[in-house]
Amino acid sequence: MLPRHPHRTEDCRAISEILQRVGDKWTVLVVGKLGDGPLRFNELRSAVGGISQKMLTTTLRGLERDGFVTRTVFPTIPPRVDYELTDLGYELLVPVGALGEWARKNTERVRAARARFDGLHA
Amino acid sequence: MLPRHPHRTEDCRAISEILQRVGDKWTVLVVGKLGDGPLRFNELRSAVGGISQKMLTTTLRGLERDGFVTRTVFPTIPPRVDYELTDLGYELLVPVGALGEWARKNTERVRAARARFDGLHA
DNA sequence: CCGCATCCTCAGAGATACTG
DNA sequence: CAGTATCTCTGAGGATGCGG
Repeated sequence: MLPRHPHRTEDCRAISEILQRVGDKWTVLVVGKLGDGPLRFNELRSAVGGISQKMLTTTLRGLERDGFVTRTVFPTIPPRVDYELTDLGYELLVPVGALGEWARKNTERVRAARARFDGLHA
Repeated sequence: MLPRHPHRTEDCRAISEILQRVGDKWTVLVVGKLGDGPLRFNELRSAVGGISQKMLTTTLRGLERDGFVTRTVFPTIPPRVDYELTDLGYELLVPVGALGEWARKNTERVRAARARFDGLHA
């Protein structure tokens, strides 16, 4: 509740960067699903729901690049590709989960604030 | 490290929503600055640095709408407008700060993962 | 001083079709 | 099955000028 330490600009930039990284449309959804265990491409696709093939690929590539997921190809026919969270990915899930928990608890307060604001500025 | 409880899709959606809300380019920067106390428009502008007038206005309106900041107008000449975090805003700072802390600690691991990935896929 | 209105640009997101 | 390739479209973000 109180300003513990002055928020340094560079720290805020780092926060902002990671938040934008996980703040895109699909990342947390994908990471959340993978939090329950490894999944194949299309399993993940239908688990998330509503995501296009392209966006899932893009999202997974980004997560792989940043070291949050591993991509394992089984050279079978038909091909099989498993995606799994790395340790880093699981660790990320902790603070993200905390924020999610906060979100769940406070949805109503935000909704009420919005209704009030929109009412005043109608 | 282990899947404690199955991640429900609707929960993930809520997480995703709030993350996108605070995951835009300026929100956390602005909220971070306001975390040290109330600021006037242009104080905030120069404190954040690099933000355009339009984006600061847009960001502040959004935060006001969602109940994270209050906007106080002093009917003086020239006008003076103070922005301050609400209780909800301060509470948001907690999980966001936690994520930020995680970001600060793990920047190097992400950077290394990226370098490795980019090296392999050169 | 504060911030709205307007115009412009460009990256992100989706739809669709095709390949190993 | 698991992608890549291409196209389109929306909207976030920035620059500039005016108004209370």
